Amino acid sequence: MNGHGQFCPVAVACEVFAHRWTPLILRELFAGSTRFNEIKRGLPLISRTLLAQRLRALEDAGVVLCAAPPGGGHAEYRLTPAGAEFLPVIQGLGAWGQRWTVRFDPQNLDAEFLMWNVRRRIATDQLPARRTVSRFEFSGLPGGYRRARVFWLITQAPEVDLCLKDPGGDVDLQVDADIESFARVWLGDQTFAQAVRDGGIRLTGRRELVRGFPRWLLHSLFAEVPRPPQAMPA
Amino acid sequence: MNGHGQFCPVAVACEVFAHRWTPLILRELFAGSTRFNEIKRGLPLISRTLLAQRLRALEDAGVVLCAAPPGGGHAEYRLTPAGAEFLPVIQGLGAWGQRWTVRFDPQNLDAEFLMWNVRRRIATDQLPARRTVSRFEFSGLPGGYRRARVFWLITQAPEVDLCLKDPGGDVDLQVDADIESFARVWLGDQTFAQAVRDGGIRLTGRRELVRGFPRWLLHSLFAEVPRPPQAMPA
DNA sequence: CAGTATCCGATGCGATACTG
DNA sequence: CAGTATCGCATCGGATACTG
Repeated sequence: MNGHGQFCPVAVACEVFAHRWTPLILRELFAGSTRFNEIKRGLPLISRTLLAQRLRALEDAGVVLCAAPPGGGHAEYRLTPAGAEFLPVIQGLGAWGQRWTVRFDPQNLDAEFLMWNVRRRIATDQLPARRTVSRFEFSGLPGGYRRARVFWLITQAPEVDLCLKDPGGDVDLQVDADIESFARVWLGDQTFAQAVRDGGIRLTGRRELVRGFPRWLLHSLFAEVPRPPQAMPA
Repeated sequence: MNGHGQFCPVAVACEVFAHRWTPLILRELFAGSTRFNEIKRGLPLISRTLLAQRLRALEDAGVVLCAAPPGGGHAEYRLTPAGAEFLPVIQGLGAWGQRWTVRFDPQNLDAEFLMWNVRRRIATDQLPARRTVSRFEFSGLPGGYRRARVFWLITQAPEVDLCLKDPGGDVDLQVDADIESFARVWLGDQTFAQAVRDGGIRLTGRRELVRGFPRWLLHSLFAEVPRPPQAMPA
């Protein structure tokens, strides 16, 4: 017995959608990931077994299509038209989470996850004219944290690359940040300027690069969701 | 390990929302249920243990509030302002289910569930002027079906009552319906007129009552969701 | 890289019985 | 009516190892 035993459209939609990880897999697909390991990178805690299982279930439900690209090469996962229509649901969940939850459990402060998302939200038209290497170094990570804390973001408009290993060469802009401060800025809970004033974020480099940085570093797509007027729940 | 380990608003919202039965519990609360057994009635397959557990979790998440009514009596569950903001998510899931799924798995054709929902969707301003008893009798129920198949809907504008036992007295309008046909009409997959022509629904009673019936029997809130242009998935 | 196969432990969940 | 307590199984899902 595992369905809900109802023909209500909400119930049948839940049988496709409301399983552990499934909404987040869709979120990754909406964000533009197509390859298996690319999706997995956005979901560090899922096991490959389970990710494969969920993708298969989504395929069977007609939400996802897995096919090799026309020019050959490895298979890519893409949303079908039906899958694309989950977008408002994902947006609704994100807006709700933004308004009604405390998102800064120290356990969840993952710099690698943050940086992969940052990489996808760069205003390429605001980047410095020439190739620039920005080195990010995060502090304040949770105890036992085993993932990357240093990143090199290489920008050469309109290209953006994220490296977890030193690409060599000079660093043009150094970004030192407390992970929680940076996450708060990313999610719109604090302004960039305030974080700099608090010392949560510190920039070092040529003046014009420091000035330009907050213009090309965009924020989470949910950062603009208005907060409820009252205090947050405990 | 049971969270997603991410501070993404979608991820934290999922930790509240995306568990088995939870969206359907919210659906019941949106539909106006407040008492424990009233919620349970809309979710025949959930166990009491699990329903209590889920309601507790929603309370802890600040989505639901459980309190005795001012005049005394038994506790009632109500959505908090945060809970009320799940409405667009539920609506989105329902719209998706309406557009992209086949909802008529014979196993799911539950007449009792259908009638409790019908009872909530009556155009009370279109009801006959005086007290009327409509007797519904369903056929075509799945093998082994053990729940009610005969119902008495007693309307006396603006009051509507649903009985599962014969209230006695005369029946003014007799409704004989194949459960699947009725469900299709309810969900907007077939017109009432077509179901009557096909023999899926048959009305017996005074001419004006037969005429009036399709005017006060409203449909599911999702019945009007437009269907996708292409054929449905298998 | 992109998965699958297998094993096994954790937990989710239903059934039953009990309480105020 | 509105739950809670306890038990036990079934499934979920992580770890590891293997494959094309």
